Amino acid sequence: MEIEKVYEPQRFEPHWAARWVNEEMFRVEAEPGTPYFSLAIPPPNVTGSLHMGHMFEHAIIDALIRWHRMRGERTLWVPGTDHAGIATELMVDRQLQAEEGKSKRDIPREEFLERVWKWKEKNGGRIVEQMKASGVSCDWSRERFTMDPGLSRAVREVFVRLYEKGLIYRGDYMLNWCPRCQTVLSDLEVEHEDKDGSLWHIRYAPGLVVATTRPETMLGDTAVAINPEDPRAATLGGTKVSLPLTDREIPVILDNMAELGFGTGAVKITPAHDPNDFEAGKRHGLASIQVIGEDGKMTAAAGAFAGMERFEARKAVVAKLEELGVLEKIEPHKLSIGQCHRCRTVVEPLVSTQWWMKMKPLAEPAIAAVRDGRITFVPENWGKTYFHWMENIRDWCISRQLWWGHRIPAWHCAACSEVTVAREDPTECCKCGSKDLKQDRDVLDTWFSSGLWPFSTLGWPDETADLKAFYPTSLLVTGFDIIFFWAARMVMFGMEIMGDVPFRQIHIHGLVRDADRQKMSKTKGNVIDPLVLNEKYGTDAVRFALLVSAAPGGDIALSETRIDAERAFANKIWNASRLLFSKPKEGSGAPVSLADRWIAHRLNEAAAAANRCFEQHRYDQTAETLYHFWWGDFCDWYLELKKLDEDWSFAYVVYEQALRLLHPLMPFITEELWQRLELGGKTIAMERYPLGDSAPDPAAEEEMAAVQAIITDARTQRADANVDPKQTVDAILSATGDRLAVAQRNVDAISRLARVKLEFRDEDPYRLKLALKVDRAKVEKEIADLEKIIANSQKQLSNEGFMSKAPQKITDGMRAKQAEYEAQVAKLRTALSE
RNA sequence: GGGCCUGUAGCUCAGUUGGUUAGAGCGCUACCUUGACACGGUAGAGGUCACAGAUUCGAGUUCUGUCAGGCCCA
Repeated sequence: MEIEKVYEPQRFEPHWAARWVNEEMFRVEAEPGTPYFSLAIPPPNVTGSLHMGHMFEHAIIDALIRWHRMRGERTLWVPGTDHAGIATELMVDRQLQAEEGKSKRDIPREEFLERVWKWKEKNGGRIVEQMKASGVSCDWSRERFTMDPGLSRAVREVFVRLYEKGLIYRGDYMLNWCPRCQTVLSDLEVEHEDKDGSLWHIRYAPGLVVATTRPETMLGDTAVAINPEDPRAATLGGTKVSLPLTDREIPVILDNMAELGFGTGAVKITPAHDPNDFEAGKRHGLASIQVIGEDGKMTAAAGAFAGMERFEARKAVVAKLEELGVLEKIEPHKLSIGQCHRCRTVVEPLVSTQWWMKMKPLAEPAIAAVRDGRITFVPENWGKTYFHWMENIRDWCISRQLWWGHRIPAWHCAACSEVTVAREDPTECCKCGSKDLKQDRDVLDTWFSSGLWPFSTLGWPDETADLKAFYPTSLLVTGFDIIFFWAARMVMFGMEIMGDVPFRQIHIHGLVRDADRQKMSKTKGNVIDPLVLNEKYGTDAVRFALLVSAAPGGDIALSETRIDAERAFANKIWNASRLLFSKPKEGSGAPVSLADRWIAHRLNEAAAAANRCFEQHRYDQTAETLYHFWWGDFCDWYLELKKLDEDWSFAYVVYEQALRLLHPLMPFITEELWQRLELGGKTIAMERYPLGDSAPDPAAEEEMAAVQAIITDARTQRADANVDPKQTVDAILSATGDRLAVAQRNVDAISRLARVKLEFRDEDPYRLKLALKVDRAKVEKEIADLEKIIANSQKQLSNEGFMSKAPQKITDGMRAKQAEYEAQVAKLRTALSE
């Protein structure tokens, strides 16, 4: 069979990607009770497109999934997407703005939601199409979306259950508010960044100076606190001071939140705009005056400053204080600024009524599950991070002031203000029976529905066959950035709702960075688009480059040269196939030469290593092992030697196995080549993965090593003498016994690969002498190097401590090596003396 | 402030329970268009394993400290 000289992945990948999907090759039936491997995809945002992080994560998952499937396990990879509350809402809002000059608040909620759904129908499939094109082996018949009717029912059921259990409640607390997105944010959605700020010292009264980083909030102060131990406590405690810029008097209270000896010793208290002050306000029964509104502008309560944007108000307040002469000093001050993780707007702490989930009772079983090993982390170090967060967990604010998402199933009664929470939409108040009900405006945090993903995708709350067959899932593969957002919450939901872990292992992978180890970001402009790479180098090359770089837990510095190297690897395999396919397939299918026996041994070793590395989540080592097997063993040595044989049938056997070994890492090229063998199977993905459990052949390994050593020796001598590779050189090989026999047996192999015309001499010591001039300087350096090594090992061998304490295996090995070094030196000296 | 991680060849990274000349890819040097492949072949150069100390017969690997860098949480 004649095939093309250069491998062009672009010609084959789309074809196989489509076949795998169209023929539903990875569809799997639920058969409860049979061994399985299942995994739910970390659902990408429906608004997104495939980025390098997805590509990497999917390369890992797909390799594992394909490996398990080829091991004969009932293997399921559930695909799907996330509705991604804020992200999607922002996107559609922006589009509305651009196309019609309207904001979402200008149109009714229902109309806006309709638009989002339309947008989703039209564009939501993009990332899914990209995944399909990249060849991931998901069961597409089970594709889910977090807002599918089934998954929405799961969300509602969980909400109601937890509410009935008292684990979901409503309450007024201080929260992070994004004035841009107009919604509360959970602690996790706020990113802290250290910035240079100022500390303004303001004199509220003689001898009473407070320091603040946010002077504009003083308008909402309702007290000043000093430490009870403060010398001023006796005289000032309980008195009132007049709050500058306002006509209000505020009390001086005693509270040890004012740290003794720190700053001015006095702190202003603004219960409406600072979390600590909010607590202090509750402790002391202080009023709360909101001077900054949800829009980030000063409220009517800010008096003369009302209507100003908050940062403008800051400047105005400072100017006014200066004018009044009560601004004592301004110090530079580093402070940590909270920003909305979506839009980078500085968040404003505000008090509001929100829905909360009690986390302590949910965290306990989740901690236990990891402690006692029902869930393990890979690398296990991440367990520490998990415990640290779980053990200090705080209640989760689950309501968001958005429209796109799962609306909270709670109805407020206009008559008695009772809240009715129900599985079915209620028609009357559960307390007074009034029909005047209004559903809560808010939706749930996106992570609420993704937290249910491992079981909601399998059909829960129905008791489906899928659930019985595939839950708990086997593994979660995800990035460290969403351990808390997602992984931890899935564990809590899984334990609470299913009474069992959602997955047995959590594999945490690193970040894909650019070649200079910089985080990829749109603003830096260093984002690498996987689709461009896939098109340019082939998906297989990109996947392989990612996997071979994926040391556990480590980030990946992705360079195009690395990917190019893997493209060359694919091309190498292609060309090895070209050679093979030019030879007849027919024959015994059994080894006919040393080369055959040796490659069988090496194949077996590579297979054993590949399986072992997969089990240990060392995809990088699996990749490296197979790379060297294919290139180093199969191409460089085996095929070269095989050219001496007539019967190539065994080469086909080895080749076919080697394709299977590589399939999970390079699915496309292996499928294409495997199909060309015309063995009749539907896809290589359904063939069995070689286990590497055949009997080893140490004799073949040893003899081959001897032959390789002779060939390398000859090649080195040729290179040292700068001989044209084509030129055949006369050589004399001196040896006795087995050594001579091996060389004589393999004279054809040696002659061909070393391009020598061999003459044998039955004499000691062993030596291969080519009819060439010796590079004396080089040999002398080699001798010097060896003598250093010999001196070292001599020193150790004569060390009594070493000889008496080191294990026999080591000392024997050292002695053997020592003898080898000495023989080498002797050989080199002989060469020099001629 | 609390916690986690990293420092190995020019670059990007491996290095399993401490053990025999510290590896890979790219880059570099020399020779070669050899009937699969120049996206290739063969041979090679290049490392005081951040620094200091400790444990040990033996440390890139374990421990302590220092320096440098990164990340997470508050």
